[in-house]
Amino acid sequence: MILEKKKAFSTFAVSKGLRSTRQRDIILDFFLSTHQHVSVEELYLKIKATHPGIGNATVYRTLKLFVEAGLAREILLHDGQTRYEHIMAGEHHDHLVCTGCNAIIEFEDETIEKLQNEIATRHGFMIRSHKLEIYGLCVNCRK
Amino acid sequence: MILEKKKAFSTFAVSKGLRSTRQRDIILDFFLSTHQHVSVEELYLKIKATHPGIGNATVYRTLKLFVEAGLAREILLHDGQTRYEHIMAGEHHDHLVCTGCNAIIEFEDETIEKLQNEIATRHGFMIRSHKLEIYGLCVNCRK
DNA sequence: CTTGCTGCAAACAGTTTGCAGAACT
DNA sequence: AGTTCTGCAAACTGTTTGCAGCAAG
Repeated sequence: MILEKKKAFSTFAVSKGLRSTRQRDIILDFFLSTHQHVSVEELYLKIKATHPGIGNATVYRTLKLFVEAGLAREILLHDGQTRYEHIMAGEHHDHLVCTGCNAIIEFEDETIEKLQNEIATRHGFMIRSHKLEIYGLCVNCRK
Repeated sequence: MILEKKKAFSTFAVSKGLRSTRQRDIILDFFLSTHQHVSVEELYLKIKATHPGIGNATVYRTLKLFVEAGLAREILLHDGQTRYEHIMAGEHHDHLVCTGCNAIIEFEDETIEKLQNEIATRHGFMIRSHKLEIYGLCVNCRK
């Protein structure tokens, strides 16, 4: 699965005439090995620990490439940082965000997806993507 | 309905020991008279046109009060600005966001809300709020 | 008179950009 | 060699904060 993504990016890079560089490889490796919802800063710091030479601008630039390449998606939670999540082929998951401990639980619901399509159709809208976030308290934080 | 909101804010202000100031009145008036999804900057500029003395910091501060008071809700779209929308008593609407012309169409779907509650319950999660945004192209932009 | 509120400007945080040198092809 | 990519630092953008003066209670 990680290999698939690497291949996907490489294909994208070739088709766009982009070069394959050490930095992009490293950033892709780290991105693929992180948990969901990394912020750029988080990823940058993690990388910097073992690869001090890398600049944060490169991480910003490269993550945008991943989005273009269809490997990642930008998500905005309420913490002032842009986060990126992995895109798994075809599927889309939504989030339960705990405002107590910032935990993020993922879920998927086919019926909701279906309803969204209906709504979009009703408004003559062509869906490209969507985002559903539910805020509240998780089991542990409810007490 | 505008009166209700003014009353609601005034009640909130009293209960919190906040003062009633000319600026807060003005900002509330302008906020109530705007379309949905104003950004702070937009609101600030609109106010400044007729009330040049007002600083943007005050607008920022005041909008946060409105959120606390339950009159407004912060929403994050993908344009790098924090926007605020009106909260109508009880109801919650979601958004179809057109990536072509930035139009925002609102909708409401009870079934989706219900499903969200089920999902939350299944995860032991207590919902406080949620946000659903569907991105795509509106009728006009599909062409 | 006391305390909170405001406007201003400076400070901040996250992100983007210009540029000279390094690295890919 | 030619061109893209990188790292650095400076620039930007949206937002927050410190503070002296102003105004509400």
